[in-house]
Amino acid sequence: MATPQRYTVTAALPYANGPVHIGHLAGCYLPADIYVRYLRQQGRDVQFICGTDEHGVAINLKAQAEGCSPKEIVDRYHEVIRKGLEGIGCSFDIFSRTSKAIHRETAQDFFTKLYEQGSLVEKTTEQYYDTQAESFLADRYIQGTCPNCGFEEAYGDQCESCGSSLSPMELKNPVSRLSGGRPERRETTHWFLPLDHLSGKIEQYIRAHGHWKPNVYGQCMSWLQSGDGLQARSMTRDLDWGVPVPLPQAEGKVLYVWFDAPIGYISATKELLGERWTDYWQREDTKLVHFIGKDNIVFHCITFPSMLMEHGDYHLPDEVPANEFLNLEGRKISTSRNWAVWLHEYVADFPGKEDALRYCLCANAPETKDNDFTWKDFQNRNNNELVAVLGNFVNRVLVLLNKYYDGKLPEVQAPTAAEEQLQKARRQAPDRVAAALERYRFREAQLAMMQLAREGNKYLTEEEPWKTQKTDPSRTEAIMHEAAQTAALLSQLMEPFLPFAAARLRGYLQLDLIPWEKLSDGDLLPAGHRVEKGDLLFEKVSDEAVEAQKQKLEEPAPAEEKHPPLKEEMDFETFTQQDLRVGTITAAEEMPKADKLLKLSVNLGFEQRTIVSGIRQHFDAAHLPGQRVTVVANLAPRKLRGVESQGMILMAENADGMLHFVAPPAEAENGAVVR
RNA sequence: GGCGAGAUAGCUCAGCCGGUUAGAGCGCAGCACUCAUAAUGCUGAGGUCGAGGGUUCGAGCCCCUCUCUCGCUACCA
Repeated sequence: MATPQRYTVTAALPYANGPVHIGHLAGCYLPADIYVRYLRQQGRDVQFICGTDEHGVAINLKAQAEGCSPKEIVDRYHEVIRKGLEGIGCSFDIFSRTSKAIHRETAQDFFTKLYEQGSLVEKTTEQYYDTQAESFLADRYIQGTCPNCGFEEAYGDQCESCGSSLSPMELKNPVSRLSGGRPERRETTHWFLPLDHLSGKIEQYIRAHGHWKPNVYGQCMSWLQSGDGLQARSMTRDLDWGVPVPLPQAEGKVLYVWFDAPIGYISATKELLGERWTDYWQREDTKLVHFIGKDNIVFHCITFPSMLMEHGDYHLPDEVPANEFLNLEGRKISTSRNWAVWLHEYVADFPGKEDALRYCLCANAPETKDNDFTWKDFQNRNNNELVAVLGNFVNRVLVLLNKYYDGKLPEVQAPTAAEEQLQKARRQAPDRVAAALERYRFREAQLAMMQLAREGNKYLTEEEPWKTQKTDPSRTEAIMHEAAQTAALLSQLMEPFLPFAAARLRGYLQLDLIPWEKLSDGDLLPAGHRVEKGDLLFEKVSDEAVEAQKQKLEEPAPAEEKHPPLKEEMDFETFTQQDLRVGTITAAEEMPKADKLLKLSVNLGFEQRTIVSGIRQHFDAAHLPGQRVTVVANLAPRKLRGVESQGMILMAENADGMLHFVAPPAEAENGAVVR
């Protein structure tokens, strides 16, 4: 594309079933905000679009678990998320929500266009419906007896015992894995986006963007070229929470959440701009940039572009600068285990230190690979870089200006070699920052900004105005003029990264935000200009604050009752059909070609069994012999990865996903009946 | 197991199309300085660029094999 006339920048719509954490911020919202602030300073025409994604099954399930309506869930998290993101300085032009009427209309119009022009493939099938859970069941959520081999726990799509592929209707005695109840057959119709037919065009589109980051490009090509290639995807669901499918024959159906979510970008733009929204989505001279985390790559690079392509009126995404993931203190961020730094909590715990988090996350942004955030590093970055380098330089300048000149900027004088060096650094800094940002290299851009502060410190230390003040006061004037210009430029370059401190500094300097192209021109402050002494730009983070945050991480997850609902009642007869026995593991080895399976030998007293169990992630095979276990002994044998598994080991699973053996005490002999 | 991405200084990371003595920030050691939040500046120590082979006049970069990490996916509880 030649120089774009305008920019549409989106940040992934956060899903409204929980708050946002620093991983989301580092991967998506922060880089997006930095980029947008920079574009605005450039005077470019840009709209920064975001909002919450409020549909889909997960929100339904969360509402059920908490005994409230989906609406209550999304209302709650919309606010938490919005406050967190805005609190950290994300400067959205709009932060909307997909539950709004304008979104429903936009998404429906989009669907209708695809439908009317025949882009969607309609398929009617008979599917199982769980009357208790009130939902249709995906193939995988149905279990029953295999018609070919009689295996009783075959899934709706495949029998794991004999390997034959099935359709749910072929199963005998189908059972819903959701409620455990017996599902009934109902006919249902869905509309599919034929990605399989579009794969040629999509591949062409991806190949035309070979400059995308390796992780993004590689992931896309992998999907295009893997095995069966792209599959037609259903764009509708049988559900009551979402955007209703705008067809008379589609009662009780909604658009698939991944169909409606990206359209949320479009509807939010409409809400913001009215008629003018088409400029930002349909004109070829607009640059469309999606900031996302790596989990969203396929949807933004393949599914969404396919939708836009089929629709026909739209410009396709130009850039998808997806980041990798951020770890926390060496471990993966985990929402369920509460191993996370929640954005809204940070904003509450560190008032006035919004920039510190922004700085640290940008410096450590997972641009090319997963990265680690530690509180110690956060403290170091804040204390040794923000405070010691940037804040300190600014403070030195403001203090000296006020001490010697009562805040009135002295006259310029003929530059010495030292001034020329600093002036050169000032001329180059805006270009360096800009060049890095244009390439989505945020760490490098922020470093270039900091480099100017280092130059400033070096200049002051070497020129020593506090000495010349005693020997040659006019020389001090020259030095302070130069130093002040450097602080002024910093107040501009800081803006994308550290907007809070930048605004404060501009306040002390009595300076407005200046268009980017004028930043390299020379002096930003005229001689005689008055500056205030101001306050410290940044404060240190104490050891105590760091310790407190680490402590907080160690606290167990808030006891949110997450126990799964009880299954359907069964009669005593059914219960007595299962034969549980005490056993002891005598040998354990890893199954080849499987990441989760262990092959166990179990002594049941009267016989030795081979049992394949999916617990490899949780236990080391070498430590298992001798482990006491409870075994379902009369379970039909089943082949897993070529090995017949003769029974099942009972495990207790905690809310955090950890597995624990249901181990009989030593007094219980092998083979003893459990009931 | 399949696919994708990564492995570079104590730590966190750069390294464009293969080209001289492999870089930055932090940390560490020494020196200088005192305007500044014991802040700053300078100097220095530190790397068999995951391992092994290959292509090349020349490989951190290209090719092959292997190991480990992360993600998607498959096999589970």
